[in-house]
Amino acid sequence: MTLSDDRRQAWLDGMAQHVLAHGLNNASLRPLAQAVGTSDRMLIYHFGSKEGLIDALLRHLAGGFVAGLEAALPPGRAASLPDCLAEVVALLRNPAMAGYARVWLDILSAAAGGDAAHRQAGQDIMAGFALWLEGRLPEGTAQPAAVAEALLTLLEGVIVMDSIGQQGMADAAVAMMGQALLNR
Amino acid sequence: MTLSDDRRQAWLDGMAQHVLAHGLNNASLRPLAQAVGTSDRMLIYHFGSKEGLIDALLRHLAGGFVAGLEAALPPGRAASLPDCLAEVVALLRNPAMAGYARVWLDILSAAAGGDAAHRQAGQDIMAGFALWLEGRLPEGTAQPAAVAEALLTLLEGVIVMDSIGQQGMADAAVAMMGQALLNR
DNA sequence: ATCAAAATGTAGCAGATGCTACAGGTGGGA
DNA sequence: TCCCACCTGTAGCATCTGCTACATTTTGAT
Repeated sequence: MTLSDDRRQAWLDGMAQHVLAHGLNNASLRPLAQAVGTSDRMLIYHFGSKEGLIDALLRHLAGGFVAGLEAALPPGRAASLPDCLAEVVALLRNPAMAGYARVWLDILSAAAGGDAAHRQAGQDIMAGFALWLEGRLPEGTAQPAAVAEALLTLLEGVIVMDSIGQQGMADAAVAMMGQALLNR
Repeated sequence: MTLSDDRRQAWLDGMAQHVLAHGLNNASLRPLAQAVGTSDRMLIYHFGSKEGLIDALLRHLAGGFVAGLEAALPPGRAASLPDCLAEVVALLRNPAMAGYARVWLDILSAAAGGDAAHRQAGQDIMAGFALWLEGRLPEGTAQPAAVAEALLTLLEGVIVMDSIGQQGMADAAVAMMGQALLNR
């Protein structure tokens, strides 16, 4: 428990990398430990239990996700709502974000199964995403928070469509909805 | 392999029930077998392997999902696009559909992880959903297929939001998007 | 230097997992 | 009646799971 902060951070970074590459739901202690050069024994010792480990990892991922968004697409206003949508969709489809999409769906799956920690992490990630998106809306957008939430919901649909290889449906939806929102 | 068709169907029905109640990703042979009154030994014998079992079960679920939609909300045209959206959202939130939402996210999670069978099942379910939704659009809707795909993408976002307890965001998005589509 | 607390390695436990070897039924065609 | 293909129960095996007992090293305050 008294694990020094930087080493704890390094472990979480390493485990996050492993989880982004291999999935979250089926992650088990030994591979996670190997990914950061320690043993399952140590993970349990310092995090108390696997549940504690996952809790910490989820928090880490939530923070990392939003930070990753900001790093990938520096803050700035889009020219129009359709532009804003297109930019974010392109960002979500960036190969660098592929791992996040997978982990994101793992989190949703566990949350839908009733896991409170995953649900909380999902809410945190979503809140950060909403805030970030609101800051990218075109200057002067009316009801920015509500618009961000609406776009966000649509974007979640895009992630779902992409996950089963239906990017075409997602593209059509983004095009139509973006246009419709213009004439709101 | 020569399992009689009705018994195979009964097994798949029973396993689907079990999966809707307990999740798909963590389902293992012994509980599945117990749910239909047989043994893991028999499941492997008749389906070849767990992979074969899951394949068959996914196909069964895909069919059952669309059939369930049609049974729950008999075919008919909605009065307007917002009405259509509201009806379907209410249907998706019906407690009877809760199990499907969970299994659906399990499927998406596995599909995002690269599992071909789950991806295929996801596409099948989505295609059936799209067709069913198209048949519920208001009479005279222009570009019905494209509109159905757009609504579908938004609805997937609603499922995601609901899964982490953010029904409010989903409601706001549905309201705004429904209104926007009216002025398309 | 001392000594208690913290940290780590080794080995293993108990349960679950997918799957299999073996031994038997069971039933219908010859 | 015999036989053979199909079906099923019993009992495991090998592996993986989270976690722990035990022994040892390392660390930091005194």
